[in-house]
Amino acid sequence: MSELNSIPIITGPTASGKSASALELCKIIGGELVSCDSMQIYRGLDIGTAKATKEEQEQVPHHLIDIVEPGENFSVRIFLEKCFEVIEDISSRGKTPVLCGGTGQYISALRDGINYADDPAADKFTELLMREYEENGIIDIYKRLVEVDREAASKIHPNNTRRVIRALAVYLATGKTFTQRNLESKKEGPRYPFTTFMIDYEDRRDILYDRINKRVDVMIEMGLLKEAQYLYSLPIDRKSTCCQAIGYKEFLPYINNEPGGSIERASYEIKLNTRHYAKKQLTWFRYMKNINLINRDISPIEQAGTILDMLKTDKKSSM
RNA sequence: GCCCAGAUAGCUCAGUCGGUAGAGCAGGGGACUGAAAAUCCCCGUGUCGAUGGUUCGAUUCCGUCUCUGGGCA
Repeated sequence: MSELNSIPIITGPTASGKSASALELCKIIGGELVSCDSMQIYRGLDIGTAKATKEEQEQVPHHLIDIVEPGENFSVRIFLEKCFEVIEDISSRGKTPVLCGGTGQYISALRDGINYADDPAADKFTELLMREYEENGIIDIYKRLVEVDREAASKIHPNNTRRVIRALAVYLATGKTFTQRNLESKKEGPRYPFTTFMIDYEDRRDILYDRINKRVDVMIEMGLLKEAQYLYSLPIDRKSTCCQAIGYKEFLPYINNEPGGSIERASYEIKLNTRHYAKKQLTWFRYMKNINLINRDISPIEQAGTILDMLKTDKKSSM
């Protein structure tokens, strides 16, 4: 961790300029960038995920991007495991890791210090319950969850079938309730002291939305369609995570020559979905608390300077 | 110029057999412990185009006007 008391996490909604500040911060302190992004992990998805360019990657080492093939499974557990490995590696070389990304679940797991145990058995039960749900609906499964774990059931809406199934699957696989497990998983606390920063757009969402719209236009100019065509030419399950990435699925009607499918339509939908995504991210960040806001109107270099000052003066972590 | 159809929420429209109105989308808020760019929950007052008339009461019925489509000349 070199001379800093804590590891910086630079987050914020998509298109807020967090990567640029993180890059500048790395240049100033000789840091290395660790991506906390659930989509930049996929090789070949570059433009649509706003991945750092080759030039940027030459200026500063980037970690946790391009680490899996499209179609491969990934999870927050794997992310944490790899993230900790990378942090250890960077630190051991006397450099400072700078975490940067917008995946709320990943950032939250890091800050809350959630320890995900390895239990492959839960996957089998998840699959079983999934099949049961498809045949008979969720009501029965939900009732069973109410019986074994009233607290979890009261927090999960029955319509949120994914979570209902997961909660019950954990119980069936481990014999411990979802509630109990979640409690235990937090016992150890965060692995490192983190301090979180976010480029502030909270009061001017219109400006953020404008940036998003413009960035999508640029992505399309850069050849986003080709990337989408590549992704959908791969022999992978269309339900796999990478196929959910915004900027790709919206081209499908056009690629498949469906009525109404057009590049204009795809562009409109990518912008819309990205704006929705940014809104959901902002909900995550409000939920997290203890985030230091960074002025959006100054240059990335100045933002990096501000972050560095705060890291040096503020000895508290944002746990 | 004539005929027809519209004019209602930011947009697309529904509706009120006359008692001041509601869906979808957009927008906003929220949840989040193994797919998370996912999944899920909550939030609807607006001169019902303008103006006269009928009526206890008109956004609704009738007249006139304005605008927008479409058709005929």
